[in-house]
Amino acid sequence: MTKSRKPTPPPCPVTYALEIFGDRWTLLVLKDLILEARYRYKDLMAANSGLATNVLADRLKRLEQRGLIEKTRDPQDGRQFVYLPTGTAIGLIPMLVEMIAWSARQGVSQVPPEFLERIERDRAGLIADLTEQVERNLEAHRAIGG
Amino acid sequence: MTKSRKPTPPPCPVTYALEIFGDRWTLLVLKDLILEARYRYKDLMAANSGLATNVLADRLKRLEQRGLIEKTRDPQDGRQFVYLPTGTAIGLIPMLVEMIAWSARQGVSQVPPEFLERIERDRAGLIADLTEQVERNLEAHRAIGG
DNA sequence: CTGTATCCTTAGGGATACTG
DNA sequence: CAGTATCCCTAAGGATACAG
Repeated sequence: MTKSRKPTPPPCPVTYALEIFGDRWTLLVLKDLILEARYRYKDLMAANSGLATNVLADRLKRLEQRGLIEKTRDPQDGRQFVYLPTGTAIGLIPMLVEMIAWSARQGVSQVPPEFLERIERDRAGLIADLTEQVERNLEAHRAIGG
Repeated sequence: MTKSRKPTPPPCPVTYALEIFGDRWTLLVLKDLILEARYRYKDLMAANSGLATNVLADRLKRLEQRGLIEKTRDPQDGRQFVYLPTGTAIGLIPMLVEMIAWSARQGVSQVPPEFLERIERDRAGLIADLTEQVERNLEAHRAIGG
């Protein structure tokens, strides 16, 4: 045998989180699923230049196993699928928002100025609004015929 | 030529953040530096089982180049160094707190119950307290003779 | 369109020996 | 103690062809 990997369950919450989305693509996909309402395979592919088909398929599978997304039929087109974030994934909104805010403070453009302004002034409200928005998006995509 | 890598500067704030700490170790090191007040090489090594010396050295170098930490003489022992988080790094506290809170909500033990309770009830206060605590730790380590 | 299946390359990182 | 320097190896991931 090759020197068995330590299967020690992660005691550290940061380690735990990194095990789920601490790679090159997973968090980007989650961001698309949660904040950009990209629920379809092709949309996720189109949004992430450089992402390979096998990698996306793998990440979606893992996220489903971990309970962060649900794979269901597209009500608008029964031949397609939609990947919808679960409550667990939606719970990542505060962390994503803080990450985006930090990058914005470092000078990353592409962040709407009103976003940064709002988060400094009314973070709780912003997060509440975003969460509500996501819920509405999901509702629309669950409704048959949309 | 091998098909030149796109040097496109990252327009996405999540991508930007991941470029800095989107690997297996950097965020763990940052957590130690920021929340655990581990400022010395040996402490960082001891805290992260499996971390190799060359990898830690590399991460510290990158973080210094990126302006997230400052390498200075240890005032308590002029032969040693201390790596102190800068304001930029301290600005990651909200994100780290949200990440930890999310993991705790997923059932990760090792998170003090009062932490989770506090963040739900008084997030702003918790973050303010943590930030203040960090500032005090840094002050103590900057003072000569400590 | 939504994946699977391969193949192949590379960067990340583990182990270890060694230096100031 | 605080790194540097190697060596090596594996897992992650890019490219592409193909299948349901």
